[in-house]
Amino acid sequence: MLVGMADPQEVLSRRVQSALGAAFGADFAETDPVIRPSQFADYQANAALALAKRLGRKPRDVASDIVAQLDIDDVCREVEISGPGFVNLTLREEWLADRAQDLLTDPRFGVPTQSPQNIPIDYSAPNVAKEMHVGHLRTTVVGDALARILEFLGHNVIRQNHIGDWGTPFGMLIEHLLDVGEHSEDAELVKTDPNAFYQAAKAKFDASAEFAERARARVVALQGGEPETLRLWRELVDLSKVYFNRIYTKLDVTLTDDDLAGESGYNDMLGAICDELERKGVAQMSEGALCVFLEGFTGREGKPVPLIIRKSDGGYGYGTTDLATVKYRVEQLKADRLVYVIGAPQSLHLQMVWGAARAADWLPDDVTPYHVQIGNVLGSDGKILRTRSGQPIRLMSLLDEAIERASTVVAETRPDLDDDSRAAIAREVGIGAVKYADLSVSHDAEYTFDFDRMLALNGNTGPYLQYAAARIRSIFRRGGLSPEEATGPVTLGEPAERQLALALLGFGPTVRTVGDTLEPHRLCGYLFDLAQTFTTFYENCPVLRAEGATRESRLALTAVTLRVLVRGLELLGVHAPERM
RNA sequence: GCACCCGUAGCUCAGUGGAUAGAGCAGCAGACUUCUAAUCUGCCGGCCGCAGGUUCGAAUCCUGCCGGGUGCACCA
Repeated sequence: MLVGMADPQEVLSRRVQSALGAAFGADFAETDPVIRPSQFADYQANAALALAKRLGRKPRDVASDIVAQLDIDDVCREVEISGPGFVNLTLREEWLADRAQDLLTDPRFGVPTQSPQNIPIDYSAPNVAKEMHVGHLRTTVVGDALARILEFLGHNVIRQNHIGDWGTPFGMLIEHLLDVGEHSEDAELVKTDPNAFYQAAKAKFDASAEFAERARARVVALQGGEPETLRLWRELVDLSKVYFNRIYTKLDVTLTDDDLAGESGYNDMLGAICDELERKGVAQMSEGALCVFLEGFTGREGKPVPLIIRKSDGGYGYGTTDLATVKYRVEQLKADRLVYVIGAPQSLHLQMVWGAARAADWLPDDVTPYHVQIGNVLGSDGKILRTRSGQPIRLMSLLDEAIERASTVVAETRPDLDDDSRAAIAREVGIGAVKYADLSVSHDAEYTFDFDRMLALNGNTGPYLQYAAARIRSIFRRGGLSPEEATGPVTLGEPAERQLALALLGFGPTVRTVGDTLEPHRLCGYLFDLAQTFTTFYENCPVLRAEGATRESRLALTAVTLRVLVRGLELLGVHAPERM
């Protein structure tokens, strides 16, 4: 199947474009025909209004010239000039049915395969021996969805989990590990309740001068590569990996240990990075620190803001490490696009890192870095989400609460199922709800965390979409056949059938757009719309009780809808249960 | 002071420079001998923060204000 064949907007674009060339000459053959969804037809071409000025003619006359040259009878059953010069296009039912039929056998559901790019995606990035918070949750969920989507579009996605596994806190953490004993219960806390471990270390650091002194000495030993210290450091990292993986497993994200690309991995590059920046004249000493000053970055009172790449004590900060990620991902990973899924507050920092990388010639013009800005997650009070006592919320307990709430609902609605089945549904619905809530609002806006809303069965929620899929599966179960056995042919009679077919064709273009814009919430919006369109179909068009060709057609439409819903949710990292 | 994000229905949020700005929730009125009624239908609800500008056309692009959030020299 040709790429784009299933996308009406693209087909109409080509046809109208040909008409533009035929009507107004070769100069106009490249003009954007401005095909948009229409409330008065399926689509409308708005090119005439824009061209009228350029041609010095009335828009309606331009429109009628376009229509006169339009060879589109096989695709549209109605072409009408309307209003000031819109060309309304109504698709033929036969054409729509054929496209829907194509989807039935298309393993990609109309999603194009793009020419592959190498795309490192930086996301999740929790810290060793620290609790992940809701901010990490969001970058993890959004980053993972983007990774899945870009992969499905044919790209070579390289997941980069830039964990915080280096820095001065490790002196304190290692000393605390020694104090409590390496295989003690306290040490095991890193796997289950890392903040308890961290807070204990911090409390000692603040309270005991002796301990603080040991911690500082330990940092020096760590940086010096002293073998026993490195071993202890690795021990902490390994314990943390257990914690990360517990979260990732519960969340059902694709990250594995193979994707770990922590700060420590860049240590060997940092010295050379500073040297090269200094040699190239990009960096200079200021107040004892090696800094990059860039045009246009000023802080308070108009003072230039530096990107500090070597602190006055000789140590390196995250600016240096982040620069190293750019260099590494461009040179070693051969990145075509750089994607950083990181909190919105880091915007200025990343701009400076990229500016410095460009100045050092480490970031070629044809490699574009993207900051997928992740907005803060707020509580119902409009402030950063915390527990009532002011503590950051433990991610694991938050996920467990979502599952718990889901299981309460499942217990009420599905008493007929056994406990294991109900528990499995509750897990998928609870986790799906949390993930979908993170994904369904634009990633750069803050969003208000609300269990009741995200678990609601109405509205743009995970459970609503899961339910739509479950209900479709139920149709096939009841009918005693599998979705694969529905082979059509598709014929479109009822308006609800027609609307459903049209909606299904939108999947491919939507996924492509999400890959381009890195905005997963658009896919959520599409799936929600599809689910609503299906529901209208479900209400108006009996499937199993229909007969003959109508039944076959409706089964086929239902099967395609199921596949698109399931695949769409999968691209978001949300699993659709068999029943719920 | 500089930078980024936000401002759209009572609430939470969508909205590709195109015609009369949408959805969910809440509110009101309805629908179940039915393939899963946890799903549906209808109604109500808007100076799209304000003011200019660009344009045939602006919620959308530009400029300036107002209001809210966040970040801005050695934590990462």
